[in-house]
Amino acid sequence: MPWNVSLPPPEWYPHGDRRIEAIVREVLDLDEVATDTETTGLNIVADFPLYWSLAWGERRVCMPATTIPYFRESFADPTKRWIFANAKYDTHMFANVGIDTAGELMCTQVMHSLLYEEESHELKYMEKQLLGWQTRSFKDLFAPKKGETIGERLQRAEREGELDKLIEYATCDAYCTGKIKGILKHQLENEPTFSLYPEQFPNLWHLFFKVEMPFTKVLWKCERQGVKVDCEYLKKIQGPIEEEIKKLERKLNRLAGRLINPQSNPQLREYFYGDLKIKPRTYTKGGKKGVREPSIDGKMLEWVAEQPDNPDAKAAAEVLLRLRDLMKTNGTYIVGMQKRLDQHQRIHTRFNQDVARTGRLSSANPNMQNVKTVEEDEWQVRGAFIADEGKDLIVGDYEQLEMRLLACAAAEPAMIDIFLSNRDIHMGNAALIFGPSYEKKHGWRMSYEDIVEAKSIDKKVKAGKLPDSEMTELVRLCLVARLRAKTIGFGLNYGMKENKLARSLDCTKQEAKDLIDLYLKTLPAVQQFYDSAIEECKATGYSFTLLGRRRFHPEIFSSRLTERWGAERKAVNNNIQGTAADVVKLAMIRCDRERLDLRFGTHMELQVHDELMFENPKETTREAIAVIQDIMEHPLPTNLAVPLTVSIGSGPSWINAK
DNA sequence: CTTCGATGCGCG
DNA sequence: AAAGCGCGCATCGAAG
Repeated sequence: MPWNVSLPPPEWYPHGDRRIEAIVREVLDLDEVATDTETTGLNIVADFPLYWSLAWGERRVCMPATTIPYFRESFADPTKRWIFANAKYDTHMFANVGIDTAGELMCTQVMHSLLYEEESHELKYMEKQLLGWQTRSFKDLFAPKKGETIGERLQRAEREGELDKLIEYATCDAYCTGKIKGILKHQLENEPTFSLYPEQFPNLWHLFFKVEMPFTKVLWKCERQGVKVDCEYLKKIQGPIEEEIKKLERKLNRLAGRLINPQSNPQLREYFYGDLKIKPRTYTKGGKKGVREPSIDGKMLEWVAEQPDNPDAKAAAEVLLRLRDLMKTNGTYIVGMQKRLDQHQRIHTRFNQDVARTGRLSSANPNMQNVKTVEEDEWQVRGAFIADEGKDLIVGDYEQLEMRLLACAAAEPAMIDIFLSNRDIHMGNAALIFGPSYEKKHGWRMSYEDIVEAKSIDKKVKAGKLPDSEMTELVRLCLVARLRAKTIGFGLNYGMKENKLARSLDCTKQEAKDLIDLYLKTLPAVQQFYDSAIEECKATGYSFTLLGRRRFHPEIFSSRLTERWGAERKAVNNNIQGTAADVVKLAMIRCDRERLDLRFGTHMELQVHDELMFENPKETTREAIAVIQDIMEHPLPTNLAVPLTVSIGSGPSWINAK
């Protein structure tokens, strides 16, 4: 703390102190109180608080965590507002000593992220940025000995006469959190939004107060609930996977004639580009130092695996591709997942509300948002996420959420029409875009129905229900058309240019450019939407979502083309991705408000961007599904130009709940 | 000894 | 010369 800052003196009340009774009464009368915990660690279900601090007015108070239950009445008050630097985490800690927080959770990290999305949202950073105070970090003040846990370090602090230091540190955090909240509230109130709903969200404070703040609690419940894991299943597949890994490692070493660590890219580079004399075709991005190395990624290995004239390289590439797949599955999911289970074999991911610049969630410890899909995963890891006994999993998926929102934002009549008539957007787009040109080229105008038919033939041929001869040239043309429309559609939302499109469609740059031109000429409102998003960004410096969440793009005027293009891409994408995030967020808040838990025994477990997962007692699954679907399909204050549709189903595991 | 950048790869 | 958005994790290996 700098010399010129005067904080109120810290107050310490040991367990059993008579004066605590007065504190309890005082806190009970407060509308808002800032709180911070000092805990045994960072695990949201296993760790617990050792000390806690409260701050209000010019008071800052520290007590042992054993006093938390004395404040039960305050915690039970649904109207009280608790201010935290990291609300979800601290309330987990309270829950871990048996105290649920009924009040509202105000999180300064989340508040900060709405204003300064590119900056750190840590308390220490905000203290410096907003208060101008440089406080010392926990690790600095309480450096742990080797192998010592945070909890052990804290207990040693008290034993070794460092209690004053601890009290000063702990109360300072709570006090600063309260002050920072005041500053951030003021700043949020002074930032108008460009929301579609200006009455509900005139400025960022409303966005925080009406959406993000209740959302924090929804996420807390998801994290708390966790997902049941079928441990037996994981163990069952672990054996064969590890066997195969060993076998493949031996094979790789045999091929190389020496020991190679398949997880060391430098070693692999030496082997493939040195020993095996593969000619580099692509290079890595090059980090800070800008050193671009020959790539050793999946694309490159797949290419090598198709070179018959270099049989050793071919074999090694095939082995390595397989090894990478197996090692990731085993390390991250089979072994990694089991380490994270609680005593009820449930996994508790953490949903981060303030990481993604677009307002999306991120998931960590473990990341439940990048588990392989059923189609891609021979080990069916998703099958290991199950419903508890007597329960179902319910999974609801938005269908083409981002494309629907694009159609609405752009007010593109052709796309809106496709959605209103409940057709597949990529098939519809393909027919619109390529139909006329195919007529010129092939004398046959490809229709929407042709593509539907082609897709169905393709499916049946792949399933062996129809002979290969059914895959006529026209069928192939239809499939290519759909794939192209899909790739371009998604690609443009990400700001893809002809260069990259040519590579992903395997065509020339000129062809790719013509395809993009044709696409945007056919859907002119989409082109206009992209243009106006960039214009808006140039006029304001920001891009905005439907509810008014914003993102700053200072590079929009950069003289460096790559930088400017980057800002343009992000501005366009933030409109779409961020609005989709808004929609799902509102749906989750409504699911919570509708008290599905009380009505059906429903508990929300996961969000995977456009997908929600619930655990539900079997007896009420049917009713719950109907209500959830209705909520998810009508998340906004008003209806949009196209309906948001949700496919929803239930089952015993993540695989068969769709 | 820990930390951090780089790489590769999974999801929407 | 290159130019696709948004994330997290495991791992290696260099740097502090």
